[in-house]
Amino acid sequence: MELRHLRYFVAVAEECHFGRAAERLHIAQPPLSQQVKQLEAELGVQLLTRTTRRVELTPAGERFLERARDVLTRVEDAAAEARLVADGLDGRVAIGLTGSATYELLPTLSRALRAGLPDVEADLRGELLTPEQEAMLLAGEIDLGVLRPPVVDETLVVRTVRRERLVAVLPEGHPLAAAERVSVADLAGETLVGYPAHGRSVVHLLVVEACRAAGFVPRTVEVGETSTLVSFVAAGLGVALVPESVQHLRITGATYRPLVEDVRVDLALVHRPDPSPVVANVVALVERTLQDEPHD
Amino acid sequence: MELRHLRYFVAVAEECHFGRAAERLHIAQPPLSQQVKQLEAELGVQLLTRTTRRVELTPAGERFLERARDVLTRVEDAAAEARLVADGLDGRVAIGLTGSATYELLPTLSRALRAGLPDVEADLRGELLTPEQEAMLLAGEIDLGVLRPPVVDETLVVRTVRRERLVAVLPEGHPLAAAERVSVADLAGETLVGYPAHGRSVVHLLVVEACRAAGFVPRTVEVGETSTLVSFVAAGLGVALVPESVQHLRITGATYRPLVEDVRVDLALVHRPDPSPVVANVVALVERTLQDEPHD
DNA sequence: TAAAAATACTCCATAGGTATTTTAT
DNA sequence: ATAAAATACCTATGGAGTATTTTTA
Repeated sequence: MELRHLRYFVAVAEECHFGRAAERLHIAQPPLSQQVKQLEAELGVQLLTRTTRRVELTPAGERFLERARDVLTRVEDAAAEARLVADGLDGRVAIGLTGSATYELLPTLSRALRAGLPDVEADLRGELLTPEQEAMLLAGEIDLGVLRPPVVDETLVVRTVRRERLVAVLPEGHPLAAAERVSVADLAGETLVGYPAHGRSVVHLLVVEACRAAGFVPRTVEVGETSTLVSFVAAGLGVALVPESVQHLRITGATYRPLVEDVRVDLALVHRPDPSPVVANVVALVERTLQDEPHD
Repeated sequence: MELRHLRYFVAVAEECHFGRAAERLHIAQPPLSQQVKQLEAELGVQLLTRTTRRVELTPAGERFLERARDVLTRVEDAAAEARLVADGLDGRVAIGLTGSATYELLPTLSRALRAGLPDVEADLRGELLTPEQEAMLLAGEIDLGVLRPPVVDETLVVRTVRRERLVAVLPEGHPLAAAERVSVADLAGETLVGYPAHGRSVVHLLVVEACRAAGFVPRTVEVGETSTLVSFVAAGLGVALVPESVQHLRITGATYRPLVEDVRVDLALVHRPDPSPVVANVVALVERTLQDEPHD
């Protein structure tokens, strides 16, 4: 059986007339009769009752007509879908987000993706550290990482999309919160709330380095998520230095102040080389979105 | 595009090897390469990445593989289904049941149909009078009638399956209920509960005729359904004569007694000539069921 | 260099065309 | 008598085969 048989049968069933159906199919009537007959022979079932005056569907023909139509539309759909996938307009993409950017990026990106690539299913996974994302990219668990460089692996494609300044997070009643700006040196003696150490959080390493440059080694308390970090500060358990985009996360009792020093941290998109069409489209869209997006 | 393209592509995708796939398809390797290439050209999409060492699916190929497999199984299913319909093992049949037989036949027939023709969807419609069923048969609203003859239309096929005796339905406290048997003449003076008149209920006509033969014209109260009829008798609103199969319907306060007279009524199967295969199968099954079934 | 896909070509099976017959109204 | 499907026969497209080349690991 071939799709030709189904197309021909559907045409005859719809026209109830071999001659008109043949015309519609742009073939002559005899080969149409033959093909339909061939189909019936293969099925072992009579689909049509024909006299010279009337062509009618048998009950089996009625049923087969439904199924044949369904198959033909599914074939069309399959072709259209394959084209969409090839053009990167349909598919699934897993995206990792660095902790400090999760609260700004998660809503921004999911909105942008829904608007720009509606048939792409995006799986956004937040609060992932740079080395975690690197491993997941290489393992194929995520297709795109939005993270804080540097990335160790040489094969991955890295593209920096933002450069942010660090800002201080202070409890609202804190004496330093009275000033317009805060100097890193002012934080000597304070407890610093930070991300997990062991060299896994790029932001944490940068903060510790900034303190060392200002002449002190900070006492630190470690938390796993950005929201916990700001909550800890709000609770008066310490102060923190975070990328400015964290300011999108507002928690009562915590306030942000710019630093006197110019301490900067990058945000980069990372993906495997030769990305699939969907991933390429998503990378391009995310890149555009993050560059257009005004971020304080 | 033809099913051949789908079959070939699925084979290559499953083997990841043109040579082995060709072997499986019992064709040579070059035409297989050509057909797959042709498919890709028609879709405008690359489905496979091939080097001489490795054949792999592209994302679009992955998606198209799912769809192609689905289409191929649907084609198989469509063929199998058409054969079932042609053999009368699959389909939908609407069956009308006469009021007096509804309560016995509805459960019996639906059980028999589910056991004997599990893929046939039967629509059992009870409490239909003979002329109603006749009209519905001719209009194609039902395919089989289980009714009380006679049938007026000459073209319909009628086959009598049972001959039942009429029995009396009496309120439990009624004086006549004291006797083993009841004579029709004893009912003179009683109110008779019966089915709608105007010559539409065959059982009703038979009852009135029996009374006339016994020398009286009964006073009647009319109800639409058999369950209502027996309930009316139980409530002491009158007595009734019904086919013996109604005795399957037991309602507190009403009791059945055989008649002294031998008043009989037939039960027949009626369908249009040249029934479709399903209808023919259902008719045969129903006929067997009603003849096997012991009915008091 | 060896395994496998692509290319080049050849052939024949069969889809499709033309002419005619059959059939049912 | 006529419209329409079936049959008979022919043609030619293209699917499949054979031989060979190309490619890459």
